[in-house]
Amino acid sequence: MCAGTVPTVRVATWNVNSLKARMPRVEEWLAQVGPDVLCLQETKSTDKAFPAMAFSSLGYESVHHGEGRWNGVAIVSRVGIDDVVDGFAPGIEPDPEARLLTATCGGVRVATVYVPNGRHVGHEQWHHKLGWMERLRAHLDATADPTGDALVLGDFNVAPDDRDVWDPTACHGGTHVSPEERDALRSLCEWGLVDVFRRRHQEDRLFTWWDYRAGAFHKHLGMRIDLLLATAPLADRLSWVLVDRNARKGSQPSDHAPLVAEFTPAG
DNA sequence: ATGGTCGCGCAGCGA
Repeated sequence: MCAGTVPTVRVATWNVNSLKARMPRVEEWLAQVGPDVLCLQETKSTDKAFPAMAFSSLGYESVHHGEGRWNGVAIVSRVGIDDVVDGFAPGIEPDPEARLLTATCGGVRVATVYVPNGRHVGHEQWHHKLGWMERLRAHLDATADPTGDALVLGDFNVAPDDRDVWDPTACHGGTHVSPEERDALRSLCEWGLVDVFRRRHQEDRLFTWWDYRAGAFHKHLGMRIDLLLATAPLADRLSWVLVDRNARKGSQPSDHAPLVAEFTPAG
């Protein structure tokens, strides 16, 4: 490595649907894949119960923003964790739920997000979801720089376009696909973010989430709702990005698969 | 996907 350069960075995001239930799979996966930074959503853990020592024994620092039964987000990193912000930045209406955590890892500003589900189109929670994404953009204004290296990654609970669902007709009228949710995601990206998976892979039906019910995974009935959004300078240095479908297989999987990407050094 | 399963926590709700 030349002096002054930053090493290649491998990052991942994974909605684990309870870290307590998933820790054996997460530890196995970390050892196999060796990401530099892993963002987690739906840890469903308290800060006290979060298994920081287990991550430490694998060579990773970690930071967790949790509430207990629901939600909960974490950043696990072996390239440092600095300038941590729990939830929205000061000045933005706070979120009582633990859905956002921001830190700097290896020179990259990283925000792990778990966007509210929305329940049903038109539901109070659906309006809350739209407002939450507006607040996320304000949060990025306050905590990150679109001209620098930054990542916003996690479970957005929005399928960006019709290629991202198993059947647009079947999904029509539901959450995750409504024009309002897709517009909210576009508006967020207009801050200065690129959906790097979609930039690299244009095929339809490349999913990150499959319902536990009805054998949806084996029938290829899913959605692409976990996204890795990068600022333009970082997106231009993408080496590869993939969904690790193997992690959705086997015993006691999450209903989401990890999304993994590698970026080359700046300069 | 008309439901179907998980996780939490101990009933039934949220996803």
